[in-house]
Amino acid sequence: MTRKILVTSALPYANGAIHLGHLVEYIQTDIWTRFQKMRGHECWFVCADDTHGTPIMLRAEKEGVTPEQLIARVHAEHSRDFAGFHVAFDNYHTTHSEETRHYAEDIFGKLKAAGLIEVRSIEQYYDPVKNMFLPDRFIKGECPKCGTKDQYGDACESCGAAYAPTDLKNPYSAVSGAQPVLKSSDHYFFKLSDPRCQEFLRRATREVCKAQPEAINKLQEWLGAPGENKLTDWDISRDAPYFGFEIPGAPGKFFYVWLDAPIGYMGSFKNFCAKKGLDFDEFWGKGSQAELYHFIGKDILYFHALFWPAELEFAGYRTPTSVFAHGFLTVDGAKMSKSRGTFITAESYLAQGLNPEWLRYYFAAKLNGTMEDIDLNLEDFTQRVNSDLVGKYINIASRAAGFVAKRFEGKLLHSHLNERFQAELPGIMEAAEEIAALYEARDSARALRRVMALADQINQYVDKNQPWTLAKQEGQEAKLHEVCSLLINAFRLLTIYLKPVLPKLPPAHLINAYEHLMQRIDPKQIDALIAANRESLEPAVAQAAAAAAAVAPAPTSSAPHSPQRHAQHQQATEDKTQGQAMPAAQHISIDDFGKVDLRVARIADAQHVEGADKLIRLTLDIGEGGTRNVFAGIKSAYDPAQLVGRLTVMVANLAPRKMKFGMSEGMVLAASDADGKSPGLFLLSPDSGAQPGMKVK
RNA sequence: GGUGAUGUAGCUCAGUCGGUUAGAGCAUCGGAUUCAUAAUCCGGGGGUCGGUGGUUCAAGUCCACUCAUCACCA
Repeated sequence: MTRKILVTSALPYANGAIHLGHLVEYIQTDIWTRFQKMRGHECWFVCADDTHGTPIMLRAEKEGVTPEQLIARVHAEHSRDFAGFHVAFDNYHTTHSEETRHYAEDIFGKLKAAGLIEVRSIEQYYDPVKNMFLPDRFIKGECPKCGTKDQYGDACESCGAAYAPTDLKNPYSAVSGAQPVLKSSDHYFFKLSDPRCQEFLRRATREVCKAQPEAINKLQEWLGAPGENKLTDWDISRDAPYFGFEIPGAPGKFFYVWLDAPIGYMGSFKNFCAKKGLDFDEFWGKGSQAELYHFIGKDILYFHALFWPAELEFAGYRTPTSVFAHGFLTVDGAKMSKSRGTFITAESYLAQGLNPEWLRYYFAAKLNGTMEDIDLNLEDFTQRVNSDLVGKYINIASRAAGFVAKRFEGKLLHSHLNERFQAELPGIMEAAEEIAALYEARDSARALRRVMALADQINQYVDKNQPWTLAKQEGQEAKLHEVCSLLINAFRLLTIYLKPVLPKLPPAHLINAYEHLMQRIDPKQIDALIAANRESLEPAVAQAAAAAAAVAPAPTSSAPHSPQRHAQHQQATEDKTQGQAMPAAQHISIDDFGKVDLRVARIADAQHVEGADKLIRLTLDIGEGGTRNVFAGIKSAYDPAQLVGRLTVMVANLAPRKMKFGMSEGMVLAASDADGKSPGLFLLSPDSGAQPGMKVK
């Protein structure tokens, strides 16, 4: 029977890069959906960027771009990273879409009609300088318990105490540094405390998490014993300024990002239905016969097993068939760390030339369908991939292909192949259903152990039959041909079994012109990867110094993050003490310098800027990089007319900045006396012969 | 602080209903082999199952306490 299955991964938040921690989930989901598709089921895998909320708004502001520009850029980066790891979404959309808006309004309206929405006035910290209400993580101050300074508004990192932002001593806004004031405002609440919700969730969560008893335990804790009313109402609105969807009929009130994030699953699928001509209601309508699965991290179980099913139920939609939660990723047994270089981005992994299928295999070999954390042990990663994939699996093809090509014109024996296969290599075909059942149960670890046991069996068969000996004996051609043909066939079967995990490893042209199907991992590549991701201490020092010099205690490099980051999952640990340990450091590493993309630029045009005292608008030509619009503060020293045509040097990868007069897309380099004692401003020029677009290093 | 998980060989992990001498892969050591990317095959060594106490004829497994690590606390 063909099943109809809709699968989602959690939506990554659009203010950061995809890292290896994220990839655990997307790879796990991708393996599962590829498996379902191989089984012939109608299975769709959709996802989207989670684009709303205060962090996105502030990040965009900091970069001098609009939130729309920021999320468009991140969408492209995320899509690139997922494609790089062969994560094959059927649709990758965005929550900032008309589809998501539609369902957010629709669900809100239906919940309201059901009497499950309530307006209540609450008091919250407000930043009088920025004119905005502050999320807990944007309020800092001294821990009320232990007095540690610069702690966030929800918990103390030093003593672990949890508290309300109003408990902080000497609170200040992490956005402006101003002292926040208490201000009241109307908020919309989803009444989870309503007896209908309580009753429904008591039944539904059990069902939704049936695959994971440990998740049911966790939810039980939140639900409390029957009769015990532990669920409280959920605040689903935020005040302007906020990047998100304005609530219909409530000017200045926006849907909280966590309301529209899961609705983004529907939005993405709706968008996909339009492209594919599928019937949305067949998957989301009440009484739908399709299966609906959400793969998530264990940190967001609360939202997916409580809020989300309740929203769907009382808005008249179907509820998820199941939610599958996974654990976190550690690297070498510890939380990912920027200073240790183990906060590894997807982009950097690929940039080092590491094969994405290595990581897919390793993660798959660890994932067993539970909520346990999984560890990426880099030494184990290297050994395991080299041993399992190259030494055992690929080696089978490598051992047989040469004989087939040299002795049998690349042709396999066909007569009685299946019978002989069953007799000589029993159990390999029969393992298919067992392996399928393990994939189905998301226990890819066990599935791969099973496959590798088959690979061992096949290698034993090679040693027993010694094709290299047969090749030297006269009259043994037929036997040699059979052995090699069986081996190639066995390899073909293993390849099918591994296909969900290794989708890009085709044994094409295998026999005639055997080429290595996969390279081994060179430990040097791993070292390079760590080096590339290690955040050197010096920039942190520089930033700390800059922060200290600033009048307001401005937020430093450790940008505050949303407490309800959607699928943001793990944070890296940052060894804050290290920055202080080397206060005198003045050097940067070559890698840091490499981050600056300096290019030779030809000044194609230069114009006075109306109303600006210091600025000249430059149009810079950087060859294949196109042209850039840059505002340069050099009016005091240069006349626009004399600039046109000359070459200079620009920073080509500086984040674009929105200025009063327009967007500035970089900066030109000019020398001046830092103290301003000696006058003059001197634009840099390359020696003659340099061409626009050349890299400066 | 409360709650849920995890802790088994040097590393990564299995271990089902409590039941023979606790297993696998990698690493390591010895041997074989040379078709294959030093890859494969055979064999060996290596464990107080985090700790303490208890239940039981029998505990890695059940119970209590405890230590460590991770997560969540809307």
